[in-house]
Amino acid sequence: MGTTEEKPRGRDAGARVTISDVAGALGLTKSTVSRAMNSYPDISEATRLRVRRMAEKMNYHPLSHAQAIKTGRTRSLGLVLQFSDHDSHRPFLAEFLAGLSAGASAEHWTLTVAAADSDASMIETFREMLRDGKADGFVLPRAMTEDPRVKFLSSAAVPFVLYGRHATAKGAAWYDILGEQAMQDAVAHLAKLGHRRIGFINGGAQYCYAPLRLAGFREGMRDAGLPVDEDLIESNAVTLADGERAGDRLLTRPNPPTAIVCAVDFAALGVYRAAAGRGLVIGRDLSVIGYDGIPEGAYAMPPLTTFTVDNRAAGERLAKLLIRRVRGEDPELLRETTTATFVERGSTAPFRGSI
Amino acid sequence: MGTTEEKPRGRDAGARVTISDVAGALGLTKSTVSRAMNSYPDISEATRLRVRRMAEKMNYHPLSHAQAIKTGRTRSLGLVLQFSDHDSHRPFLAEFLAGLSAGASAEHWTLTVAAADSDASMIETFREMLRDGKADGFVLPRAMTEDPRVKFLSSAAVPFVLYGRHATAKGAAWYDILGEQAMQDAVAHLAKLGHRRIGFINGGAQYCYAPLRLAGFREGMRDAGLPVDEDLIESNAVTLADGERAGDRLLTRPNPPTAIVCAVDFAALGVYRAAAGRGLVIGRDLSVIGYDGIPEGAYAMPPLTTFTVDNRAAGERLAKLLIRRVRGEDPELLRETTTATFVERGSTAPFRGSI
DNA sequence: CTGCGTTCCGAAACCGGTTTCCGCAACAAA
DNA sequence: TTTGTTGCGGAAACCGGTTTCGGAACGCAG
Repeated sequence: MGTTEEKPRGRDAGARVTISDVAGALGLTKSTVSRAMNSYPDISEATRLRVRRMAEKMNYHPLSHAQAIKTGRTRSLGLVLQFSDHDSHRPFLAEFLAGLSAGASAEHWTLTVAAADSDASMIETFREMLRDGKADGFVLPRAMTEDPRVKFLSSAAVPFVLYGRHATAKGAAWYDILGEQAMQDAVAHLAKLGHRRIGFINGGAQYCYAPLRLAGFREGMRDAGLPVDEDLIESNAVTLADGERAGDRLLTRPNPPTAIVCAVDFAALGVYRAAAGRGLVIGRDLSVIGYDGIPEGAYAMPPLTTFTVDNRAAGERLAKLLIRRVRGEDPELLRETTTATFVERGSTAPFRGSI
Repeated sequence: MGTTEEKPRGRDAGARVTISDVAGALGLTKSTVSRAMNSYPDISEATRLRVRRMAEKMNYHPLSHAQAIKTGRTRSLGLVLQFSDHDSHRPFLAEFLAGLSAGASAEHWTLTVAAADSDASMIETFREMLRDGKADGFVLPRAMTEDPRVKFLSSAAVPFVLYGRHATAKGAAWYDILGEQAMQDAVAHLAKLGHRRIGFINGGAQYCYAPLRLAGFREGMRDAGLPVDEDLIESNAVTLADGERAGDRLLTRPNPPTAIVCAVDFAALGVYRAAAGRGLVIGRDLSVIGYDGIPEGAYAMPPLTTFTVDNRAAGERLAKLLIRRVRGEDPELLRETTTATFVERGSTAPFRGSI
């Protein structure tokens, strides 16, 4: 007790170790420690190592918001969810978030999420997050061909990465799954099973993936030497109800398809209902292949043959790409793709004759 | 351009307006502006208003990370998701996040999310987020009776709010849905339809809601003057597969139930499969009531009668409660409940005789 | 031995806020 | 008039970092 008074250190017991503590322990100034930690060239290799080691030993971690006040950067990724979006992305959200968070925290970044209920409020949300320094860049799920987010962020020179390829955005970094290849493979698989009349139900027309997947379908038909009947192509089906309607239309054609490729699993499950309504048994009278790998597909009767997408990996890669983008790398070089994984379950079977 | 050189203001065009700008515009010092903005008592009402108005006019928003360096608080809510959790919470996630984000941004707070894949790494994640000042408090979804998160955060004196009531956590704030009342109402509804042998399939035993919902079921049976057959009570069913197994067990009893109340929608959908496997038609031979309001329930055949929970509202309330908690309010006073909403669909029907 | 260029680090300003301390002016009481 | 109070706002330190600037120490050529 006596006269020695402890400097109060806030409520938490673990007195935070600051850059000055590290500097003091080494007999250096905090400016030297700062430059050593940030690999400035005017710090010798020897002291750089000495500082790094001491920082490690003392468990020193710079406060990102203390750095931000000078640098303007927070080491934080922004994600703005479109709340009014259709249901179909929701099951992915948990895994996608887990991936983003994992990719971010591996580099000691964090993930800040916000929700908006319209395009306008989404832009406003971007603006606020930027003004308040809450995010250094943004992850944009579900790239759209006319994407107001891309427009705004590009013109504001704010770093972003797209989940999905964008044809016209020049300086855009992205990560994407080769959905067109999956569609192509789906057709090939069905053709090998003997199907010749194959329908296609595409997803949301506003998304970048839609034209790609349709092209993949056509490519697959061409490869298999099958003619494309334009009457067997539906589009804009992202929900179960959409899929049911589209399936109904296809199955009431004069010469209905014996197999249907769907760009979205939910639509495929809608086709299940359309088939059930007409007394057709999926996996016997009608083959269906989906895309996405939603959990409901595995539980459906019969289990849905589909292409699964690793959304966790996508999130992780997107986080890392965005971090590199924020650090100034050329966006054109920050582009990655991967493939979906074919999972054969019970909704596909050899051709047994026309319906 | 001559000698007048613009002070570079970072990459963004909109030069940030700082507290000094506001002070300068009013002929005050920044300390006065700061105290005026924060309602210090030693600033006169007149200047307080003058400052507030000028801040508004100049569109001044203090940088939370600049404040944080002195105050230690970031105005940010933390949410750590348990990645390895069973699927059942995923469909809620989007709405829950939207609610949290809405509640947070209404007070100019933000939401920082991280993911962990085990209890240990979750605690470690808390620790890191606190050390780095990434969150001032946490939202804990799915309260458990033995909750390591509660233990850790309580002992570290970190503010948190639970989604779900916790019996033993003394200083805990929470928000919860009265699931027990829903269960009670479910029984009452079935009893009114003439059912006398009613089974119950409970959810995850580790969660706080499980004993409550069971008690609600018993209460409902007592109200209806029905005896509880302990053989018709199953527990720990949170997934579709769990529900199917539990349903199988119930339906193979010597004297099976004609109606089943499920604490979790997924389990109810599992009962659908158990029934289908035995040739029973839900909504005719067997009545089922679920709880949660998952979208799949509405699409099931027949559509599931259930209690829907407004997860968006829950998130919004939780965010506001946590903010008040961080500001120092008594946690015992920060407790709210609401009720689930009964939605009668096709899975319930009058009693027609034993199975 | 001087002069010069490097290498490397310390000193100090700075970022945008908060908070403590202090003093001035006005007013009331003596 | 003098002496306290009280109300109110300025001055300056501070938070934990980053960055600019300058100079000491050293090596090397002349």
